Amino acid sequence: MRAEALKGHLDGLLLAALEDGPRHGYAVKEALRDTTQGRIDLPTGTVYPALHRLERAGLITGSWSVVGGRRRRTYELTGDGRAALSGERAGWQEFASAVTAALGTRTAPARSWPATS
Amino acid sequence: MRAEALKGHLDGLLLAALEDGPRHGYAVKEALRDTTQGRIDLPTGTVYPALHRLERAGLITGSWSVVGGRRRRTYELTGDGRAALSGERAGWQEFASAVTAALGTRTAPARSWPATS
DNA sequence: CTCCATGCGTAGTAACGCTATATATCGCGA
DNA sequence: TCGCGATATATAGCGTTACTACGCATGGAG
Repeated sequence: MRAEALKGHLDGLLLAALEDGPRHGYAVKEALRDTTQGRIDLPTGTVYPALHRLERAGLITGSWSVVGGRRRRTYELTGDGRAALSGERAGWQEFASAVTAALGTRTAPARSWPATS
Repeated sequence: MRAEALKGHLDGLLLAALEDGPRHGYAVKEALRDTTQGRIDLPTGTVYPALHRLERAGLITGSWSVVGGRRRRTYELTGDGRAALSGERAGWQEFASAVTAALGTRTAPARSWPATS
């Protein structure tokens, strides 16, 4: 997976990972890795700053706790966050359909465009 | 359509627009706009530098001509360009499936996360 | 003659996600 | 006991990318 492909879509993924309930950063990273069969495995240097950004934007709220001697910051979706997630999903659908159309998924076997020019 | 959503996927779209035959920059922009029902309408300041980049990368070749008193640079896919397009398509499919999975239009919220870890 | 569509181009900018690095705890194996 | 990996968080610096805002030029329509 090319690295820069994610640009502009990361926020939605993080929000989606928090939709099922509160999670801390590391768990978000793992959830994302699991739901995508390892196709999206974010480096920690990506996920933590992104979560900070989302928190600053008011889309998630975080709270500190200590579990097993390790400090954790657990994040939760806000109302704005849920709304944003909804918007991200809609935006993704539109974007994906546009790119698919433009890319012209002509990988279909039956559809033979004029091979005999 | 959010602007930054395109990042990392533009090259594939441009290559795809050239797959049906040689086109000049302005025509590429129009072709992309048409095949996506106006959802992807690139500013010229995006398409021209991108085409230059693709040419520098050897994925397309350009040639000057004059039509109706206006100079045009017409681009054509190279062999490398066709290969790259194929790769872009495969990459897009993987990326799209991953994002769709992660974004997960979850209609089954039966998953109650363990309050007691 | 003026405006718009056509047609190409560049400079500067902002945003984004990554790499590299740092800190700290815990559990496991040597 | 010591080191290492997994867990857990964090930041600085960087490269890439597409955009905005311009500029130049021609042809046709009004």
